Amino acid sequence: MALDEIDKKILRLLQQDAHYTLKDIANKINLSLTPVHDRVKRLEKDGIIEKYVTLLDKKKLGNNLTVYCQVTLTKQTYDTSEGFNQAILEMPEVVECNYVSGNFDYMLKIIIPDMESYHHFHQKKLSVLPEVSLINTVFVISEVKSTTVLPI
Amino acid sequence: MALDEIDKKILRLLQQDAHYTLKDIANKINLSLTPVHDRVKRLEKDGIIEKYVTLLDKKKLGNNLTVYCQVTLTKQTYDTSEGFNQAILEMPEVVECNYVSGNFDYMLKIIIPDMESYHHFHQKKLSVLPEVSLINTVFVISEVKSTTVLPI
DNA sequence: ATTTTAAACAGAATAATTTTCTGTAAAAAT
DNA sequence: ATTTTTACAGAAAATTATTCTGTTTAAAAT
Repeated sequence: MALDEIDKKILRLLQQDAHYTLKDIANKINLSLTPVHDRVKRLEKDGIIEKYVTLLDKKKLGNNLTVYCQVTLTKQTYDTSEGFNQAILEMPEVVECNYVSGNFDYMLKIIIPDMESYHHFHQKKLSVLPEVSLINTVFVISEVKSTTVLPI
Repeated sequence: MALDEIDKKILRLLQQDAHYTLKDIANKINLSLTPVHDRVKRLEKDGIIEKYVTLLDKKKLGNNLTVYCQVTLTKQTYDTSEGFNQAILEMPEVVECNYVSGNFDYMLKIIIPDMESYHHFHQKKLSVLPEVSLINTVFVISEVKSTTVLPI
């Protein structure tokens, strides 16, 4: 499962654009179609390549507000955590949720149309969870960087 | 640029899998190839569809540590902000950077191999920036959710 | 109200891409 | 030294994307 330099070149290209054709990639790295094809299939099978997705423009879809929620649970037990996790997985506006170290338990990232939507989310969906004790909101004023590209 | 229900169905599918073929999509929404093709092209042209990317398994690539950095700048001026932004854009381990409200100025998300790498990043790359005054690190203990899918 | 125009779609033809197949050369294993 | 495996090239086949032609529908224009 070790990656050689050719694998890395392929991954770097595919991270940028999932619609590069095998021919595109083959040309860029000076190989024929066969090895590129075989390597991509291997990378998919090994799970290095997780999936191919389409990224949409959140603002053009009307999602003009991004916020981080720092959530503290009522109890630090397994059941409480699990209950919270399951609830979060059902909420489409929560695009990231991580259990973290520090003064609070979870860091959430929320993408939502506007402040009114956030008010509703906060009051009617998040704070009402029995597992939630405290919510501290950090509002995103301006996005500097957001990438799915991992360094290879 | 208004999206009808068919556009939304197409976007929902493409968000999940950028490798769905036009035929796949056409079948799933009961249409012929032509309108699906035309609509996808329109959504690309209008920038609703931003790009197609490949998501890789960060752990299989050796990135076993995720952290949030809460950064405070030395001064809240435009030049300081711009200098910081430019520096961040050059750092591949920083996958998210947002200017935020609250007790600090920026929220960063860092993906990196291990604690030693983070130590190096913190001491030699981030804290040395002239714009940076304070860094508070929040370590991710466990990832609950991470998606590129926006609610439509 | 009737014609015109434009928009949305179906189906077929063409072009491009992916996938499979065949074969070769070099490296690794026995 | 022989066999096996791995990595690759090139060609053929299958699938997919793209283009073209034509129909229907609804809106727009006259």
